[in-house]
Amino acid sequence: MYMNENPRRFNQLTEKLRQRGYRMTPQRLALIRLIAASQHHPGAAELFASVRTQHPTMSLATVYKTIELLKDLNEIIEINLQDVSHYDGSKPYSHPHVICIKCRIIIDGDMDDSVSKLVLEVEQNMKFKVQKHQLNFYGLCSACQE
Amino acid sequence: MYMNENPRRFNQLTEKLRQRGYRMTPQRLALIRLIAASQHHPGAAELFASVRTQHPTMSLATVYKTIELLKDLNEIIEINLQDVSHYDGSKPYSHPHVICIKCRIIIDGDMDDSVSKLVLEVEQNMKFKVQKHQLNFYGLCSACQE
DNA sequence: CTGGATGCAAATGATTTGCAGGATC
DNA sequence: GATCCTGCAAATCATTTGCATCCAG
Repeated sequence: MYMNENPRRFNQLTEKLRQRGYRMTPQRLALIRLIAASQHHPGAAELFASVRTQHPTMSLATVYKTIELLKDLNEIIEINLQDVSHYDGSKPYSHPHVICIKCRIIIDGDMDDSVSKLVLEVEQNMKFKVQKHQLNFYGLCSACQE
Repeated sequence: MYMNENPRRFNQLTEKLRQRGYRMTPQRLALIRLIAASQHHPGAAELFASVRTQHPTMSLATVYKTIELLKDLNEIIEINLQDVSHYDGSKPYSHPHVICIKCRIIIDGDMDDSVSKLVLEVEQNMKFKVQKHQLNFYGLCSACQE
């Protein structure tokens, strides 16, 4: 799994957990380090496999439980695809994702202005209070178009 | 399940199936009638329960198989929520949905211009070819805001 | 008739849960 | 030492699949 260490994000996360009294186990730390470093929206199985290389006792259940915890703390967002979920712990707020149907890569979309406008339009046109959104665009990434 | 008959859409669907040589069984007809009439994005279980009142032998597997068929023919779109899928057979092309987290209602969003702009932006900014999209807004509908 | 459709039952697969033992604070 | 955490195994649950039977064309 490609990643760059991201100590800033890692510290943010561990600090928040510590403040709230959660225990910092080695498994949890490893998972958080991974989540802080991942730019490519891993799924639970991938996180599990990756942590497992360092912590052979790691279980998938623990991965899910930690993800659940981070979701509750609003520090990770879930990207629901048809079959599995992927997670984004780098930008833990609603933002669009662009998903290649061929190579399956998931790229962050950064069209903040247009998205804000769209959200505003939903709220005004439909008298709806938007709390979060999930905007997924499916198609072919530049590399897969040839 | 609330619905209005929608003979136009019903005929479109049956006609297309007939042309392609699919057989028109009573179960299939009942399901298609229901899908053509539903404005509220039913799930498979709901479609099953509803058809079953008329066709007691109807099975959930058949519901799924028919949905699969209609998806392949691009006559129904799937709305993937975390747990279950809902289906929209009235507007079988990508369009936004607005989902109340309290009463669970799913309403069609009609912000075609803004959506088109957003799609264009994705394609240009990210050299991505968008084939379809799933735009879900979660929050409180007007009724549930009080 | 004959191939496609149905429907039961079993399989799948991601995610969740219960609980006993283990580790953190 | 008390409580939270881990990890195994089992449960859940939507969806899919295999297959024998059925029926629309």
